[in-house]
Amino acid sequence: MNRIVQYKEHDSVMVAVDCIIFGFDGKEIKALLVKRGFEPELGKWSLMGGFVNYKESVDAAANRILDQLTGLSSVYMEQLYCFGDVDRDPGGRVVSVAYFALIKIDDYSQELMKEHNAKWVSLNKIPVLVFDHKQMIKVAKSRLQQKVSRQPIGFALLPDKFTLQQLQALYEAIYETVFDKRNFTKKILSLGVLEKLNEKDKETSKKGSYYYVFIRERYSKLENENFTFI
Amino acid sequence: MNRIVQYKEHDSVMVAVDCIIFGFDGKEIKALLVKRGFEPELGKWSLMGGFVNYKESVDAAANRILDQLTGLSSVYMEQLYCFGDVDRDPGGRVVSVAYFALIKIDDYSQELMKEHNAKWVSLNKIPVLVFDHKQMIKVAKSRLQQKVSRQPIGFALLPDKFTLQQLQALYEAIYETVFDKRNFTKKILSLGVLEKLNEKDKETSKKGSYYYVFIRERYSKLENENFTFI
DNA sequence: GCAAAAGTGTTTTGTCTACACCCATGA
DNA sequence: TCATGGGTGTAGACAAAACACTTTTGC
Repeated sequence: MNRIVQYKEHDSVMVAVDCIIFGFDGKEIKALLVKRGFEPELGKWSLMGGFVNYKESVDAAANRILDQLTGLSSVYMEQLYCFGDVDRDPGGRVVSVAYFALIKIDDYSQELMKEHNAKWVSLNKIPVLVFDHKQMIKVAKSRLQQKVSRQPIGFALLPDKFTLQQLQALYEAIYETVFDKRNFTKKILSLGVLEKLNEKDKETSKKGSYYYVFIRERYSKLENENFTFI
Repeated sequence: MNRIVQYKEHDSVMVAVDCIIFGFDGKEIKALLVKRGFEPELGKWSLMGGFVNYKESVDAAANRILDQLTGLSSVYMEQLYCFGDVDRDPGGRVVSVAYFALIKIDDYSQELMKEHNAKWVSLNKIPVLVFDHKQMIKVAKSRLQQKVSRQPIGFALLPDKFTLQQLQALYEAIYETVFDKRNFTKKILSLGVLEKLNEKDKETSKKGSYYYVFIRERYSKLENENFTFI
């Protein structure tokens, strides 16, 4: 097979993709972990990952792997970092490109969860993971914190319609802090990217609280300005 | 050779490193380009790059390649992004991990420049480059803008001692804007990370302007606070 | 003595923070 | 009617932006 066209003399290595999949249960940010189904480290907890095929882009591999685990396509995902230490994987020389994805936790079916031996684990209770996967989660968490203040990606973790309380709880979980309710409301509404629905969530209170939706078109007007979500 | 220990069934690809090397000439941010010395695309302009060896981490490869071109070690460098399209390089399946580096433009010797057929090109005059290298520079520029506002990496582009005028010119070049001199001075000095030397640069004016130096230890105190350089 | 760049303060504006009470509802 | 969470405004502190004149010195 004549795969290597012109750079015959150079080494090649395996390239893997690992996905840090975040979800939000209303209180905590959680990462989706799977019990490894193959050697090495069979049976240990790890991120969902897989190898990049020769005729597949790294991005495509990441999407394929995310789809395998979650059955979801068109979720928010971005490349995080390339982990390239020589001995990071005892199974061989594997360079891993990590991606992080944000999904709505309820969209993830229980069946797939069982099928893959997966579980949601809150970020401060991550068990021992294989290889450098714990480091990947750490980097991903830090990236999430950075990103969520300048880009409207947090909404990917919430249902399409959400209350301001849910949104605030999300930001509080991400930053591990608490915000003043009035200031939070004021700031987020002042951006003008949310629309109040004429409908209330009565789950958590008798009075009920209004649902809002994120309007992407309104956001595009802001995009090139200097602002933060929080 | 039994390189692949356990993942025998998976494809492997070549992994390359490309370096976006930025310099500052007092007026403009420039990138260091080289005339490619090998096929494919021999003789075309490109970033400095090379392949990751089997027993070499990706970071180590980046440092090796930077050293090859510049003869400089201990310069600021960080991983930028992994470019993984299938057909990005017509020479074969090559995944490239791009790094960006900041060097003091005068540290780069003319001899090495000639030896590698290298030249400094200002960012808005980048010629046609091989593969996706132009895209890499675009991503690097954007990352530089983000980083320089929160981390003291801009100093890596200036001489050890510099005037406030030089520093302002640097930020203006990076952001392609102009700042008010008084506000800039006030802001940057208020951080308390610069020390005024008892020595003036008389190159650009009769009066002369004081040199300052960046004191890293003073910065470490700020590090975990919420602040910006500009 | 004059041209050229360096150095310096104040006012205004806007943004962020702190803080407490009434409202609507189901039980 | 009361317990629970939802919704709202204002004053003070702080940071950012706008803005112009004096100083130094080599020629």
